[in-house]
Amino acid sequence: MMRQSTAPRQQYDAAIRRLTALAPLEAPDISALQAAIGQARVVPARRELLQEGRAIPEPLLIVEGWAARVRILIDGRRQFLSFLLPGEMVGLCRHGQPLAVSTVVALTDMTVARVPDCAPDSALAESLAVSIALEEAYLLAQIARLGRLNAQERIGDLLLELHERLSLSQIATGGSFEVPLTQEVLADAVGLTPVHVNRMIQLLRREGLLAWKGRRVSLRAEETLARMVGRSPVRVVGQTAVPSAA
Amino acid sequence: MMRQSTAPRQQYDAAIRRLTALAPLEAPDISALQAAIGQARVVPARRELLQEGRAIPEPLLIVEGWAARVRILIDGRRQFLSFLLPGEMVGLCRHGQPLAVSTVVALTDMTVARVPDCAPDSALAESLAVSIALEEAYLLAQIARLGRLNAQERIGDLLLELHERLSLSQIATGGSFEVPLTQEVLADAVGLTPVHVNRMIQLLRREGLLAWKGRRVSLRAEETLARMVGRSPVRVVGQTAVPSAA
DNA sequence: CGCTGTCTTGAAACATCTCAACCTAGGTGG
DNA sequence: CCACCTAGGTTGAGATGTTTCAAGACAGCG
Repeated sequence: MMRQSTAPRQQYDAAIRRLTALAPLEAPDISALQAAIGQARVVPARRELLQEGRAIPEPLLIVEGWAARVRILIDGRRQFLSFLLPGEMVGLCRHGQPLAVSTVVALTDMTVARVPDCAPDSALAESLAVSIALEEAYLLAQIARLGRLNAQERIGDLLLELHERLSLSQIATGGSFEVPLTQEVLADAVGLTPVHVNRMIQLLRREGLLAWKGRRVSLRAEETLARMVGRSPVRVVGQTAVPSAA
Repeated sequence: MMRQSTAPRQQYDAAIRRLTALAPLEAPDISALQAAIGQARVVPARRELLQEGRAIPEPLLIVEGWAARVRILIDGRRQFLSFLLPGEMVGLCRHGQPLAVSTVVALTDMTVARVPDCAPDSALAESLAVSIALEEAYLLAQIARLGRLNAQERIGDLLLELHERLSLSQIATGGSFEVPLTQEVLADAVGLTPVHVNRMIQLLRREGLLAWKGRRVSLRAEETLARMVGRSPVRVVGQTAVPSAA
């Protein structure tokens, strides 16, 4: 519970780094963000931030930790629709009386802040709009992944995407990053069985494409892996959204 | 080619009926829409309306015909990400210099109109916002479908969704509607093989849940089918978006 | 130390794919 | 008007990928 509040200040900047990467923010926007983040609150793992079909209380900015959009079928089958990472938004929506179209659950302990109000044509507004566009792009990628990739490709492709997204906030550097995912959660994200996910990860390991120890994932031969699953980076604006770091 | 221009005027109203169902439009909005529709242009089947990674020229309203968002993998595998039906929008996006995140291709000959400009708090703006929210909901439904439903369920669920969406514009009535889909296209939408789609459709037929002759689909025992695939209607605003018709 | 959750392994069952052939209806050109 | 041609639908048999179930190993934590 208290863990978050003792985290180094530096870590709280991931969200700002991401939003600045999406549209170059100026001082006023940044201080508004910092103010909002200063009042961030903690959400424990497994807590639901939004419930499908219920009203959306207020849009949130993820400062730290992971969440996921999830759908549970009546017979208990579970599908994670998307992951939500630091610097990304929960429940941004712009029509009146909005209902959540999916439940959102915290995968880890999280820190979340209110999204500050901003003028319609500010850089922050642009950044949020790009963020929304990216979110849609990630949903489309998830559809193609589930529809047309085989088990190994799905896992490789998802890990590449997570790396790309974490690179935006510079949480991931040089092909290595922390994922708070059990193989069971991963299975429910890529539409497979935990057992089969396990076997495919081992296969990727044996092929030297992946190291996964504890929560740390390292992508070896990122290029090879990307070519193997036929993946190209997600873009929604003129320049590539991913900084050329690494 | 000329077919569209000789279609009964009535048919052109489907788009307006849908938008009115999403938010009650007043006279000025409706006449703006009618003006835009009056200047609609025809797009032949197979033509691309948007290309992934290229700039979005202008948002379009589908007046008649079907389109689909599609992604093609380097090795030729194809995945339809979503279908776009009359009354729905193509390329609505609100950040500067937007790039299309997916290619959009006409599945049939189509009629498309410009989306009229509207005041930020007009009923039309609200209707468009709800339409965007619905589009997201449909993407999420597609993810759950591909990730956690088996072949038969995927097909049943998709047909139920199409029926629900076509009901919004009152194109579908009483469980029966026209789909301009070959089994091959359907296969690429539900992530299966055409051969397997064929077998599953026959299975649904034998079970008395479905009649499919030519382009006309009739859902029998809609309730049973919905229960079988564990489906509930998509909602993004306070009331159910689907008129209680039939 | 003994839980408990997570990862790992094996063997058999099952769902879906592949390939190849055939059928049918509609449209076109001779 | 027929003969062909094509796109789409249908069928069968075997191969493959993924799931299921059940059991064991491992690690972190109270």
